[in-house]
Amino acid sequence: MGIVDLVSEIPLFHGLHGEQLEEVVDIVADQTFGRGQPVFSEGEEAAGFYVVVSGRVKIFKLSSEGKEQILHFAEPGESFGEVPMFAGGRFPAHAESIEKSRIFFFPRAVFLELIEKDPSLAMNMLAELSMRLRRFTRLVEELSLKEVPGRLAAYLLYLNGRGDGSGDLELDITKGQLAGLLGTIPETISRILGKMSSLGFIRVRGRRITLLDRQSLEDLSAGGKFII
Amino acid sequence: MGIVDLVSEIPLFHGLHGEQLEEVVDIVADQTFGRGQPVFSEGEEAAGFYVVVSGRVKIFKLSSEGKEQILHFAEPGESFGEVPMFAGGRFPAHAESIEKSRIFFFPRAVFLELIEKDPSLAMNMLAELSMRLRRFTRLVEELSLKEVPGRLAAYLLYLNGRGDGSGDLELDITKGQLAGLLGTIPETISRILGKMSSLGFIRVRGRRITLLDRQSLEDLSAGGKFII
DNA sequence: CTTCTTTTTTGATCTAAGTCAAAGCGCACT
DNA sequence: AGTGCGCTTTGACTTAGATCAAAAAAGAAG
Repeated sequence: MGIVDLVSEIPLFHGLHGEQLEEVVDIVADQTFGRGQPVFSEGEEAAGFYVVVSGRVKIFKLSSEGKEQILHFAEPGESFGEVPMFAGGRFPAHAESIEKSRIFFFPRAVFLELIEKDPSLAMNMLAELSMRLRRFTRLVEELSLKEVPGRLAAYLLYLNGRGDGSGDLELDITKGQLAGLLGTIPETISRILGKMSSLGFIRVRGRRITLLDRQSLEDLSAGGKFII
Repeated sequence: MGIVDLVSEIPLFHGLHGEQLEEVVDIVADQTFGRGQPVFSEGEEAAGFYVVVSGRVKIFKLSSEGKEQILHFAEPGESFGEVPMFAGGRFPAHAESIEKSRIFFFPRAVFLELIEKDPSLAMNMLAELSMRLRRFTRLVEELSLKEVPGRLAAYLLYLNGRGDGSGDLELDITKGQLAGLLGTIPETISRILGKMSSLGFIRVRGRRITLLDRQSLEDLSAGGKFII
């Protein structure tokens, strides 16, 4: 598939016409990253921003003791690293490719020119940043106002919603990464999944999880407690 | 002071020329809110967004048990409530005026037209949302990766930076609100301030706080522990 | 000044979840 | 099939910080 087709499938560039699309294609740098390879580090000077074409990129913060809080997994079609483009300064978090990924890089200066000329590009970017703000709001809420069982229940329901909604789902990340995303540690995830299983809320076979009692999960997610 | 002057002082509208400024002024609704009065609630349908002219607005989430996590205090010149404008859907958090506040409201549809016509308005908005994303990133980091003493130390150093940097500072919010901002409760704030005092890091007289040992505060903020 | 209300502090207790350590599994690869 | 390495689970223990209750201070209002 040609670059133009790939670019035209990126939500950020939806609604762009042929000529503008060509301009975008002209400035893109096509990059490949292996599993575990960093795309950028927190505090680095930003020369531009990125869009995932294929693979997956983990966006995360690191504590002084090495604990990591995952902010987001950027999936194909999603952009990341735009904050310094518009706010100045440096990257506020780390980005690492967690599988073989193809990534488009857009240099800052040229892209800013494009966006200033093209209202629909600006609107798309505003929508993208707004959705990210909403996601962050939810993350803050979960970290601060819910206990770990509630966060985990919410995540399972979310995964179910993303999937076919049948109640059968497959974790697309390791439980360690899930812990990093939910602001906890693998042991805690393991214990809580065990508890959910023994209470009959779910059934776990490796990474396959079946939701058996959606109501109880909703209750947990809404702030309810386990009734031992 | 006329509306035009007030609008022209809002960072979001910097760089707009006379004619465009007039258009903005034409669509603004000038509103006043008393202390404790809600501006909007989470989940409400959004008809537009807001800018604080004077006073202060608390943006926050509420847990099912009534605990509140403050996301931000919007100060004069700052906008809030834009997410649904660009991402669709509803307000992701509550907004409440915590003192007598004058607030400009901008209706969604008309503002979207303006922004599509005016690249500098779009760029300003992109910058604003980006800075907010950066702030949220920091909030997530603090909630998830730092203990409460570290968050508090970071906040004191931040306040000192915002002020004259002399080491003398005055909390502009109650300690209860500070607790809500740092993801904890007033008792904990009280105890930690007490500990910091007894270790000679700070001196507290009501809301006036003097930083005595900045290095120790920096250490705490960077993840260090109290050495009893 | 006196009376209320709102904040702040202090003490005692409880608990969710982190830490440390050790098995146990499962998958990838020769 | 066997060998390793990374992932996951389990158990014992520790701890930061929440909860509950009550007193003390500090403001605000008459």
